[in-house]
Amino acid sequence: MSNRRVTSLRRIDLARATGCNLETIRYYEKIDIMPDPPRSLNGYRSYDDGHVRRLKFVIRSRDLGFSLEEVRGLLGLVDDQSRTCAEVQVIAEDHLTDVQAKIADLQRIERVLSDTVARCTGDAAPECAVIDALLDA
Amino acid sequence: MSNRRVTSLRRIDLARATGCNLETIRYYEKIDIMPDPPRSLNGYRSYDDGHVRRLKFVIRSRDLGFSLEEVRGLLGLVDDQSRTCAEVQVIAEDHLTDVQAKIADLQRIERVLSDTVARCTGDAAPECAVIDALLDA
DNA sequence: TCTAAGGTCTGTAGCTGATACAGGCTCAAG
DNA sequence: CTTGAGCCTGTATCAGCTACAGACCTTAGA
Repeated sequence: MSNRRVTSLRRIDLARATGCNLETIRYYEKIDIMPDPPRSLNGYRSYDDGHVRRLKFVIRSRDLGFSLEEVRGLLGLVDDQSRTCAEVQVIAEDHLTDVQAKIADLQRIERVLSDTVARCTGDAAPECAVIDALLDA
Repeated sequence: MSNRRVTSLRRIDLARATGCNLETIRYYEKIDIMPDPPRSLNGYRSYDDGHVRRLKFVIRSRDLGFSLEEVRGLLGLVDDQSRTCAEVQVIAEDHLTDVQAKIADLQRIERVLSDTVARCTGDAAPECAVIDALLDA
């Protein structure tokens, strides 16, 4: 027998085990990202290792910038073993494209901002290169 | 005398002159980013060149990723001529720092994602490098 | 045994930055 | 006189949480 018997975790234990905010757990259950957990006699949610694994998966996906809809898709592929690597690849590649576009956007913004700030005198005067750029661009 | 006499613009004219969404104008008035415009006899909002300039300023600031609170700060500096370039510089430099941090974040994400996707076989098999990375990381 | 701290439960509101829609009014052109 | 395009208001919706109110329960220490 395994001595890694699953302990019943309270909501705060799951939060601590995953680094997830307490309320976010309830939110994920409400929107069906996480399953409704069984309840103990007093009505308290009772979690196990499976919940910890799934929530960690969700958090890592979110950390990589996947939207909750994308996470839902990824979870579907995890849950349904009849589905394929090719399907995952599509989601991940689409997301990668989004991320690259966002980087390009921010780099453009960064150039404009740093060029403009560099022209600031930092004076006590009301003339300002940033304001001028925003007014005249 | 100027022959550039200010015309009275309807809401849709202001939207077209600035590229701003029609409803967004009303939203900006509600949250005091834009002033409540005078009304003509029929109750319609009546805009002029000043509104066009101000809204363009707001839109350009938003395009550079300033939050509405930051835009509010910048507008305060535009409106109040007793205030200084040094104050603008602080806002812009803070924002620049934020933008640079976001770029760094996204670049980290991009590396992880592209490394992982590169290991995908694209097979019809259920084993998938992306899923494994999200499960085991 | 009592009490206090620290959990739990539910529903709901608030945040950012818009965007959309319903239901009714007005205006100008043909 | 009709039609279409605009206007008005208030309110709902979206993502992705986060926080709070008000009530309840559990556990450890004095």
